[in-house]
Amino acid sequence: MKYNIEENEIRIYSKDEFNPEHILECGQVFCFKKEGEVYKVFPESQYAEISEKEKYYSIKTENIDYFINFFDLKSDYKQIKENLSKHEILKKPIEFGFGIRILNQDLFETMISFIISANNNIKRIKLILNNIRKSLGERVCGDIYSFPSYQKLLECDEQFFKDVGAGYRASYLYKVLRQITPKELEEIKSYDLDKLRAKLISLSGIGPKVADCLLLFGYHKGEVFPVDTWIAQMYNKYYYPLSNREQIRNNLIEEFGSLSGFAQQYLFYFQRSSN
DNA sequence: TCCCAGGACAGCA
DNA sequence: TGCTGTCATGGG
Repeated sequence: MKYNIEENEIRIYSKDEFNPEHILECGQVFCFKKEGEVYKVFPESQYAEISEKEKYYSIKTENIDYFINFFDLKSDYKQIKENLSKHEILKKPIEFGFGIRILNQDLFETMISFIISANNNIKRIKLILNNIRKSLGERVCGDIYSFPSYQKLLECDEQFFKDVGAGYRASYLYKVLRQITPKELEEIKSYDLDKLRAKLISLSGIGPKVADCLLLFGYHKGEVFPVDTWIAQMYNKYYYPLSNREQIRNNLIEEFGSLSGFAQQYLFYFQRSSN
């Protein structure tokens, strides 16, 4: 993809392969907000502002390298879309979300975020995460706070997570912090996919769906297919009625192979937006 | 008031 | 192994 590096700025000229609305609003990430026409993105303790210019998208940041990796700018999405467009069911979703890219997000923050996402809606997930940031994080810019360190979260009792609005997920969060560290999340990268997924599912608050989200959005494993209510809804409408989500997952992986995760994002964004 | 949200979990057969 | 009820909470 064509992009140039200026001082504190990445300029992306391939507008057909990068669209901030598609990337951020497709449900893979919660650490952003839109102010006017500007998207502010704040993973971990990083910060970037994205705006549209006549010939390019501008990503202003003090950490260029971080956001080149974060936005997966070195991958070729034109090729991915070409391959996936062969599937009839993906043609409209790809036209609709043409600028989607799958982010490379921090494992620890992604794990916490998607544990909170269980049986929850995106608006409230963002609210809970922002409460955590404001309580324990450090000020990054304006009213934006960094995601807290593992150590700070570890010092919290279960009541803290209830107070920020996590509801019954509070105990999951309290427990998972005692089951695995950010360092260990990095170390298990070397596991093969099945072993890695099993390890994640063994953790508190992480079931098949959350594990797949972490595998896709954190570990960047394209060969998984997170099945949530929206995908299940889509499957029952366009394929045939099937209630077992693990079966839906396996059928879709059989169909889309190593590009399953990408197919999933186009379908999720399309399905959620058309409802 | 009811229903739902990027589900996980325990209890049960 | 596979199914069912339950779990907070805010928004539509």
